[in-house]
Amino acid sequence: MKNKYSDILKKLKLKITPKRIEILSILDRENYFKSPEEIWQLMKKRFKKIGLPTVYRNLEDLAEGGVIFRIIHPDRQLYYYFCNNKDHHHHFVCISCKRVSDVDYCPEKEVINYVSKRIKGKIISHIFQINGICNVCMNIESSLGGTK
Amino acid sequence: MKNKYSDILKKLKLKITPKRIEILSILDRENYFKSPEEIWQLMKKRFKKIGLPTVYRNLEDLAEGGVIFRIIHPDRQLYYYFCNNKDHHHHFVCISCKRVSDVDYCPEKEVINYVSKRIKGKIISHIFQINGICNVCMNIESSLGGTK
DNA sequence: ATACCAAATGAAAATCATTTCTATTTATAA
DNA sequence: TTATAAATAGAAATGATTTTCATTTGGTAT
Repeated sequence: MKNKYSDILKKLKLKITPKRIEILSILDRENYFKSPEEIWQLMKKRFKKIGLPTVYRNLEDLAEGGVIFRIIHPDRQLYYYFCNNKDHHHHFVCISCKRVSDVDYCPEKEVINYVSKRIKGKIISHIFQINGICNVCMNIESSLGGTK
Repeated sequence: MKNKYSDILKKLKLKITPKRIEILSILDRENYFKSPEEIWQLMKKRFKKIGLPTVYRNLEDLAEGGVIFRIIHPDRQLYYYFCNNKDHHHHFVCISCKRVSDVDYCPEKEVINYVSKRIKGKIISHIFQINGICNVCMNIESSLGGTK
């Protein structure tokens, strides 16, 4: 029970390795979504020998375990975001600074009725992500463009 | 004003070419989402010389124009779906047969309040997709597994 | 109908994110 | 401490998508 990240890995039944701790630490440090490549670059500062496949493998395992989330991005690259929130929720993603905020509102309840009545299908999962400009970026924008 | 697809292309200010007509026709024929590769295979039945890049280029342009939609898929490949519905809407995607149904319910209104109050950001766009089993596949399933 | 020009296309090659493979190393349980 | 299954490095493969460039074609003005 060394620290927060060890606990997370233990719960996921993943071996506690320095690389995994570092990945979690990097993603937890700031709420910005990052690509495997970006994470790799940051990892290389601490580990001389670190392969990109290791980053991919671990990101996949951690996402599988629900500790980190995939952000949906038009360029179809993978982006990940660390998440302390264990409850089902969604994300507000700032397209300017890549900051991610949790959104506790979920449209599923409203949609179940629609689908069961009109489509008569069974819902398995849903994807919901809100893209926008966060308040930090809005303030930066307005302070740049304003008449001061 | 030859036909429906010519009109669509005209509105998008895209030249009316046989390849583009065929792409629209293929996607409109059935409400199943298809990959560029799959569409290409179908195109080759009619056009001996048809390049995959042409399919990609046109799918991108047509999606840009809002005539076809990208389906979000875990494998991160591109999938497209033709859409007659001009109003803002979302999709129910059957993970079994790839059939797509329009969902007129949109969670944006409920979410605007949340975002404006708690995140204090500006919503630019949102991604919403419901994955499930459509009624056709449910009936097939139940007829296979049922006691007859 | 014809000529012109920008847009569209084919073909080959490049790109680039992601995955696989295999030998080696490491974390952990006994 | 040792055994062993999991994790890793490094190189190579994969595979979808994009780019480049030479050629063709659709639409418009004549």
